[in-house]
Amino acid sequence: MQLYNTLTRKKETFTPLRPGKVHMYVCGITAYDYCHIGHARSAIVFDLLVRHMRAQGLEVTFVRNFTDVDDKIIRRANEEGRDWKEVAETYVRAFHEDMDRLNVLRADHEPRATDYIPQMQDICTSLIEQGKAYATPSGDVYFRVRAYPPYGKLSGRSLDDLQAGARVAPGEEKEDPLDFALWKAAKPGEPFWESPWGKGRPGWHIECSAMSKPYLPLDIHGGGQDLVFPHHENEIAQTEASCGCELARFWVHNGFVQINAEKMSKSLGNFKTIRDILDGYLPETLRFFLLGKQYRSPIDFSPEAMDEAERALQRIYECLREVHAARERSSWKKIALPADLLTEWQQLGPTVTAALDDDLNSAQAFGHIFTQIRLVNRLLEDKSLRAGEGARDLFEDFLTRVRDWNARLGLFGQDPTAFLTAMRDQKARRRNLDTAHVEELMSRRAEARRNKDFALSDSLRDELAALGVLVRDTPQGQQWDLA
RNA sequence: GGCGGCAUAGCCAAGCGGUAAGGCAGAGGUCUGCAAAACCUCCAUGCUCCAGUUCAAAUCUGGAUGCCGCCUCCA
Repeated sequence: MQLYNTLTRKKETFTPLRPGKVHMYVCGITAYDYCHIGHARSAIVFDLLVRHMRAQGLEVTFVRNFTDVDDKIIRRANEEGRDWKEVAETYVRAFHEDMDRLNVLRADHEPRATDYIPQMQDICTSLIEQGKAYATPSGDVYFRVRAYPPYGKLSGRSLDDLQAGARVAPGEEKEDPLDFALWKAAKPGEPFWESPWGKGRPGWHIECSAMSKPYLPLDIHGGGQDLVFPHHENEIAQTEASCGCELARFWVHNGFVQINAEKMSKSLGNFKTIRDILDGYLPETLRFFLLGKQYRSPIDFSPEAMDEAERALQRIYECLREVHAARERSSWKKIALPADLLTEWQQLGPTVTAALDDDLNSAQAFGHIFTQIRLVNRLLEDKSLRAGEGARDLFEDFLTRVRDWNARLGLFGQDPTAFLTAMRDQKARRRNLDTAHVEELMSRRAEARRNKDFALSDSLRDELAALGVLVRDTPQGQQWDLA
């Protein structure tokens, strides 16, 4: 498998450090608010990576942490007059709810920063002993960036570049503006832990160094692109300076979700929470949308783009529904498939996995999936071939492939009929459509059709069309959907 | 200012030196009482622009223009 490594700025062949086993650590959330769809993308991208590697037969140990003590959590707690632990707990739970809905697998280990305070202090102590960190009179501990020469290797910055932009905030006791906090002395009213440097709490970066330590060396360390600097750069410095080993072989970073071609973020105030989106769309639609572009590129979110993703996903599930229906046939004729069709089908077999093997190119994988959907639809359309044993075997093979796609992509795993009904109802809710009224018109139309009163039937269909409802007549009766 | 990324049809999006996947939208056809869905056909002699390397360039090199990100908490 090829994977882009931020450290080397190129795609490299991924080989686990321990044969057959992968240790992967991804920076999780700071639990102070509901997750937005940027968090969703990051989670889904790394979920795809875990699923794909497991489907390839690798044994993956996946670690995703929670930052449960932090300035923002404390601020939020103060604003709401709640305990900071309660705030963190609320949003950790919300994270799990959102991720479960998006079919993101739980990590094997979900460490929380506050459970690793002693380990963080150990790293600080070790760094101080080695002269790579120092405590200040007020009880802060800073990392001495100049004592770690490779600093900047991940983000491609030189110390001199950084020096130009660095600054010291008032009250900080840094030796050098580049130095960053490992441990912060507690301010009045803040949560604190006892330490060799007085009452205090951990800096953000040291948390990940402590929580990833049991799994070193990591095969893969992941996170959003914005974490490259300073978070991951600092994490590398702390871990590698203290233990002398490599923190991670591969660094993988996902691109942003954008709104109108701009980064979506708390600070810009243009973010949409996962919950906002799932009010209007099925979770699988959001997942499908977010995987519609290669993970390193920015992806632009808009309701129009979601509608488009919804239609495309519907096309796949409709094909699945028809295949399930076709399999109900009780007897199959001895008709083989034409050789060229079979050859085309076989050639398409490995394409989806191959696309994912190439730096998780899910967009290309979707292309290959749609090509196979069209081939299956073509077969479903052929009245003689579809009754044959050749078609039967291909349908079975198709469903096997769909199960494999589901294992890797976390998509297309639901019962097609139930899914399509849920999608239709979701669309109806989005438009505040009175479904009872629709059903009533539908039953009147069914009655008219039984009486071969096509004029009435058509006028009822026009009435439904005015509501945005499309009626489809099938051998199984009428079906309706929204335009 | 420093570092990095992106620019492909009406829209979204693959493409990683061998002659432009796929989706959405659109046009024509098959099917249908008429539709819808599905299927078939069509829809970029060209990939922001200008030079260059090569038998061959959307793909490599140099330059220009435009957009975005990081450099501060941020997925």
